[in-house]
Amino acid sequence: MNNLDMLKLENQLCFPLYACAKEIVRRYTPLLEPLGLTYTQYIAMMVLWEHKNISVKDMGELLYLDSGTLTPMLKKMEKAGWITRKRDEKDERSVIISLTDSGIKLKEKAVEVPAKMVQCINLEQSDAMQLYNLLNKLIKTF
Amino acid sequence: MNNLDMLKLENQLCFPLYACAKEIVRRYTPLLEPLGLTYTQYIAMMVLWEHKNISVKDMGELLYLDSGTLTPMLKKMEKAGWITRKRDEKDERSVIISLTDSGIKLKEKAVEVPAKMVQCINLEQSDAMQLYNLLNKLIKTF
DNA sequence: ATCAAATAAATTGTATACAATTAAATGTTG
DNA sequence: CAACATTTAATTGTATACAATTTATTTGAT
Repeated sequence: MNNLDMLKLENQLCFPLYACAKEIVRRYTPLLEPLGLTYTQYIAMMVLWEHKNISVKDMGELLYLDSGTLTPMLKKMEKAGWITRKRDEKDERSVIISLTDSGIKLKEKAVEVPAKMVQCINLEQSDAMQLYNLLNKLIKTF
Repeated sequence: MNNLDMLKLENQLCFPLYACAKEIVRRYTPLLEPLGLTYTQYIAMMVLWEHKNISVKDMGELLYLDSGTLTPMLKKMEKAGWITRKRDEKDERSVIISLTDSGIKLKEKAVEVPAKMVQCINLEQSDAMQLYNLLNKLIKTF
């Protein structure tokens, strides 16, 4: 492929990645709307459902998000009553995010989401698995 | 896998997709900065380098973006001098985007970008090809 | 112990994204 | 051909994203 052909949209690897990611996040929206969550808030809740307590920094590393994104979002989530934010007593630079009862309870509703989402992705099981593996391989290089 | 395990980040297909897309767009940023382009502006320019003239609607379909995203961005690109926006005389509802000389010229600089970007992605050729194919398969289901 | 370097959040500024609505133009249909 | 539906951009409102900077705290090196 020559240099000019590489400038065609159809020959890009990044573009389908970008387009698929957007479309799939878009498809989460109606599933998450009844829970009052956006997609980014949803993945933040997933981290909390697994870890109970976590610093903003560690959450940022798990989600590949920085404080510029997390801080305002976590403030909204605190306002909504799902989480608390408080300074780590052992290191006042850190802020520890914890689930409230309401946040813990939200998991019960969220349990339905992944199965519904699977139905939105019309890929054969083997393709989905391959895609999953390749993306995780790529992510490991970051 | 039970319902609870499906709520773990590591078992999601969407999350690595979302994370990879963001990271790769982020890696484009320093490559595009000398051209004065953002990633979204870059893919819009790719469409124009291929099509010369295209309506906002058609560009939106190619890029999976709506007018709420495109209109403000195209206005910025017009201001920067790369494109013109004018109503289609045959159908005043449409706006036709065209390249200026400056926009055409920008392609010369952009030619370097894809090769540099390939170096940012540490995947074997065969994996990259597989990923490309799977993403395009997924995109076709949209 | 002290002060410079490093760390963690928060803030600021810019640029998407998209749902929902609006406005203008065009199509359609009785 | 007039009323209504559809189409296309633009607008409005909300929510990310991230680079760069700032602020507060902690660490580390002398």
